[in-house]
Amino acid sequence: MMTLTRGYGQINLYLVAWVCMTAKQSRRRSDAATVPAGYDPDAFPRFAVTVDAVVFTIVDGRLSILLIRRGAEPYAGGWALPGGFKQPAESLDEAVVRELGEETGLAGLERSLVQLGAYGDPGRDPRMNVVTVAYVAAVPDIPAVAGATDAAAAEVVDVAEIAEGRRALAFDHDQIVADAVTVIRREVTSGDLAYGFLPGTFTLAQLRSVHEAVRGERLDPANFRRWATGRGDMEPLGRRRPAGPDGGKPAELYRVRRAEPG
Amino acid sequence: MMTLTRGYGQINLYLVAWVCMTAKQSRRRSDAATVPAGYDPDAFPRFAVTVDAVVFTIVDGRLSILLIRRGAEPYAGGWALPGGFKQPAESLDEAVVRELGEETGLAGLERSLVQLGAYGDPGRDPRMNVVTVAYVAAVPDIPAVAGATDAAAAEVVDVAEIAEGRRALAFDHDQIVADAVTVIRREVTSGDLAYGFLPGTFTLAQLRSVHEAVRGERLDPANFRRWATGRGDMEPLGRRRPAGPDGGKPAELYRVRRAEPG
DNA sequence: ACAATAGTGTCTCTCAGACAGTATCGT
DNA sequence: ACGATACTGTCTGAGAGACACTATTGT
Repeated sequence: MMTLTRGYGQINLYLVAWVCMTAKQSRRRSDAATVPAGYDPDAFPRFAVTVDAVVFTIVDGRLSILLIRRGAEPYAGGWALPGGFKQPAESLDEAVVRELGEETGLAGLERSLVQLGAYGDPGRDPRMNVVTVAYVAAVPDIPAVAGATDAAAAEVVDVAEIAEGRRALAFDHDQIVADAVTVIRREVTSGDLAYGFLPGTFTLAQLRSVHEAVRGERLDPANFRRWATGRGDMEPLGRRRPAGPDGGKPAELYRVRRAEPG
Repeated sequence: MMTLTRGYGQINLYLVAWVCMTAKQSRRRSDAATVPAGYDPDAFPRFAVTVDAVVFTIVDGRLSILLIRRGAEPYAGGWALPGGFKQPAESLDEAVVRELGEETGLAGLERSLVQLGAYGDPGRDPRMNVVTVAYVAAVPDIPAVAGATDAAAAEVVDVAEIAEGRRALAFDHDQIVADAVTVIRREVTSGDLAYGFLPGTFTLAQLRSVHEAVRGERLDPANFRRWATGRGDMEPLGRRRPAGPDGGKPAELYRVRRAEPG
């Protein structure tokens, strides 16, 4: 099986897609919907569908994203977002998780990845008609980014470098990144997306530095403390010292509150 | 196969996932070597891509949307969102404008339609693999909704009727509508999307009634006036009377401020 | 002791909610 | 005159911003 030829792979894929689909359909919607008898799927234009991920993290107080260096044409050797082709038997959400794992080794982002939008301008891919669905996630850090299978290399890059045009991306990925930055700024400012950048337990100073990095401005520690603690979506634990380099009072550790009690 | 037990389904899914993965990897490696010369677009799964529009309006103070009655299988005779297949030579934005015009006669919504998101669960269309991109728009009213070509009929329906399950929609359009309602509530509450529901000139009472319909609560006229006029994105004209049924003081007319002067 | 970081108290300003009051229309 | 609608004034409480102050650590 490991030495499948290409043709056999295709056949298996189609078979498998059909198995998945029928199994899933019988579970999901056994209701309504009859398929017309002599229906011809080729009557409609067909597209490749891809998923791309904009994985944000914070490096040295700067909002950054994970890029891969493309190993194949088009744009071989250029920088691009990690992503790949959706398979018929998987949802969009499943596809982006799988592709991210394959290309970068990142796993466990099922709960973090949220959809940004679809991009389908004609000509955005020189090969053929491709519609891509972009996702956004925030992670505490990107560990050992080398363990990639498909991608020749990967790198974490300051978003300013892309926004200012100092690093060009393949396809329309510049536009996708620009949209993603806009969204993540709004979500962090007004909501709870900031916790994605932090580990399970964190101090208020860490949470504040996330807001400062994403919003690009300094925040008053006292006012931020009142805002953060007043939201009611995190809870304190016991004190601990995060080993400040120059001493200082150890900070209280917090974690996000899991479920809302009645 | 349609009578798979759950256990067998699980096993098949796991097997299939493994087959997908290994087949895909072997395919990709060979692609990397041969891509520039003879590229084969059939190497990737292909999808139909559709666009769907959730067109909101307000009827008798209730948030409502435009539905069409499907004339063809699947779901023939059922209610669905207007939409259709994207063509290769057009963008997603262009596709939804075109389809909306063809199916409902609505035109001039280029500036109003904003993308909601992509929906691509396997099995969401019983015919084949379809990924749809949903759009949202707000319009003052929906005039003479009969002039349709593809659709047998059209109707404007209270969203509560869909949310409460009293009217079932084709495909996964219930989910799309639910997501659209969430988005439009947030956008109207915190922004400028409300103007889409109004004609070129309007009174503060009209703008307030839009907010009341979308948010589902009464608003204090005095406080709403201060909030709306303080935003700086609309400007007053001369007074005029919108012919109140029981008299009353004629209200000032406003219009949205076009471009920001330096 | 000193520096450095964590955390508190307090003042002000803005703004949303509540609500009483005034202005201008139709009949 | 009266009712109805449009608009204004004012009080109050919650919360953000600014900033001085106290508390606890390491060296």
